[in-house]
Amino acid sequence: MNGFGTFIRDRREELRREDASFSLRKVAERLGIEPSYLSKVEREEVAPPSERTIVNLAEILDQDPDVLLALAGKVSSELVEIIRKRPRLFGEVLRELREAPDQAVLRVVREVRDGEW
Amino acid sequence: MNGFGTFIRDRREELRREDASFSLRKVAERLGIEPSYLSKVEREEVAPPSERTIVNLAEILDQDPDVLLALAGKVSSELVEIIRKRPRLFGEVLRELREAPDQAVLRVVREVRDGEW
DNA sequence: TGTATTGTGTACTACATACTACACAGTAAG
DNA sequence: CTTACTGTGTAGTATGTAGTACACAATACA
Repeated sequence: MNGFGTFIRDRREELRREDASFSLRKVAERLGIEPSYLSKVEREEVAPPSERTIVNLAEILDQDPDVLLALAGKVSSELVEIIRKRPRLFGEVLRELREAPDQAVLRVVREVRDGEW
Repeated sequence: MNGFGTFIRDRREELRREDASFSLRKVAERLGIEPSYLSKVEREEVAPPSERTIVNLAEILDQDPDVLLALAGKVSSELVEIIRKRPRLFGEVLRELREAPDQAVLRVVREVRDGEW
C-alpha cells in the first residue's frame, strides 16, 4: 500500500531528475514549511500535513489534489461542503454507486449534466 | 441557522413530552457521556461531539445519522471511505451533481442501480 | 579545499478535539 | 419535609494535529 509520504517522495525525485529545484529543501520553501518537517512527512515518520499544504503540494508536483488528499485519508473540504448541504441525497448517491464500475457512473453523471432537468 | 445543539435539544424535548426517560441525564447515560458535557453540547457552549457519539445520538433520537453529522459539519467516515477509494471519480460526480435538483440526481442513481452494467 | 547545499535527528510548541469529575442550586414527588 | 432528580458551572485532562527551530553530518560544487 503506497502511502502518502512514499508517493510524494517518489514523485518529487522523479521531477528532480530533470529539474534540480525539486530538492526537498526547495520544495519545502515553496510550501512555506520547514525542510525537516517535509522530510518526516516523506518518510512517513509523521502523519500527512494539512489539507492546505497537500493542495499546494499537488500544484507543485502537478498531481490531482483529490488523489493526494485520498492518499492522506482525507476528502477535500469542497466535497465535504457539497455533501453537508444535502446529506441524505449524497449519502444515498455514494452508497448506491459504491460498487458500480467507473464507466457506468460517468455515463450517467453526464446524462444529468447534459439532460434537460 | 439551526445549529447542531439546538436541533438535538429540541428533538430530545419533543420526545420527552411523551417519555420522561428522555431527560438530559438519562440520554447522557445511554450515550455513555457526562450530563454536563451533553448540556454544553446542546447549548452549543462547546463544539459538537465525535462521530461515534453523534451516530449513537441519531439512533436514540430516531434521526438520520447523515443529517446530524451534517449539522455538526462532518461527513460519515463510511462516505469518506467510499470517496477515498476512487477520489477522481467521486470528485467529478459530486462536483457535477452539486447544483442538480434532488429528483434529477435520484433518477440517475436509480438508473445505475437498476441498469445492466 | 573551502563553502554551499542536502537530507535528517532532536526537542519543543500552540491549538483543537473530546471529553471527565464534581459540586451546586432549582424543581418535583412521595 | 426530605429525598431524588434535574440541568448547569467550573476546572482539569489526554490525545491528536500541524507544525517550528536549530544543529548536524554527508554530499556536491567551484
